Amino acid sequence: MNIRTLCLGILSFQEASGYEIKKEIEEGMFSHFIDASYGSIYPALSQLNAEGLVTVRAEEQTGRPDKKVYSVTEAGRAALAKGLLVVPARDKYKSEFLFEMLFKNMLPEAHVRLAIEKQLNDLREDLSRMVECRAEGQTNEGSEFIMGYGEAVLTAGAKYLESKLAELQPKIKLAAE
Amino acid sequence: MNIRTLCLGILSFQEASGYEIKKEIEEGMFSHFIDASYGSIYPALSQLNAEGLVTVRAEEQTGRPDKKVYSVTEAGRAALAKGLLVVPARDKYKSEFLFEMLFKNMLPEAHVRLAIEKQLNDLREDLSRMVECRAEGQTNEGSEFIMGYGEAVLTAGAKYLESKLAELQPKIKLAAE
DNA sequence: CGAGTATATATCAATTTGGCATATAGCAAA
DNA sequence: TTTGCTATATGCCAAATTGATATATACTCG
Repeated sequence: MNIRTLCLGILSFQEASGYEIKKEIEEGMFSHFIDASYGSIYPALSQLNAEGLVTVRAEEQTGRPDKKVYSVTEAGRAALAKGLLVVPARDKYKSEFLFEMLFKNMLPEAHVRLAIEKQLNDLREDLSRMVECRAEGQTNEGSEFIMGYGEAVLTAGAKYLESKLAELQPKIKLAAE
Repeated sequence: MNIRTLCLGILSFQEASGYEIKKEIEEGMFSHFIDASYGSIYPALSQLNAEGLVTVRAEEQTGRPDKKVYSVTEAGRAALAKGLLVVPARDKYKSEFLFEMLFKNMLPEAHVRLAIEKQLNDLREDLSRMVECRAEGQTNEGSEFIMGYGEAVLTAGAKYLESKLAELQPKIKLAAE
């Protein structure tokens, strides 16, 4: 599945500019499991427009470039429906954190602690973003499903790290005194 | 963190060819949270060799290209240690599955079921690969840590999907009769 | 008053992927 | 038996993607 289908999907909920799509990907419901940069979003929108799958409407703004608001067309909705019918590719998960932890015994304990705390923080951020989305949210069956999944996975990760951090804690307190 | 550090890390456990590194990434301990293709591994190894961070030894083979076995040098181990000291980048997780599920109500139920079953299967594969690695494994503190994390996260995901599948099941039996 | 953040689009070098080419051999199914 | 699949092994390359930067303005916070 490519970024074009991704944009169609987001636009199918609400018309948006490239900037807003990026924001949605970073802070919205999608943030946990989707990534895309401006360098891929803007060309994708141009292409979709050229193919007639979306339309553009320029909204004038003072002091800023015109906001280009994109909306899906009927053809776009059809393309989305078709694009969603492919068997999804296997999940891709990249974690520098876990790679680093593999070399735990080579690393200073302070660094290990910091890395774990950062990771825990990231997980909690993701979780609270989900809670927010649910609160505001125009939730549907689909969003309930994915947020349930995200919550399950993130909570499990956080719980594991908390227990590991607790094992580390006592040593530090002694070292600090 | 770049692929060069990744290769150094894998080679620090055992000397290997590019092919074997790729296999390790696909099937080994790393498979859950690392991804890299030949197109990035081979250039990385050449570069590491040029920088004196690894050495190469050609192993002759009948019917196949010579196997180029790479080993880390002392400079390589130092570079790895240094490379591991950076604050790890935030995890990246991409899931076409979750994106598709967001549009659950647009999709035929059979497709939804298939997608969930595939996802569940993927998670179980990852889990059993981990169990294998542990069984064979030259395990250390680091590998125990990351496999514990992986197990926690994957198990939570699988559990969630199992419960969702159970909710779906009855309707199907009726439909099949 | 300067630094940082936010809005908004766009480009581009560098990296990375995913597929292909090349070559050989074993194994299973049609 | 021959066709296709899998495995071993390296490598290239077009296409996709990232991450940083450019451009421009306005608001907020110390």
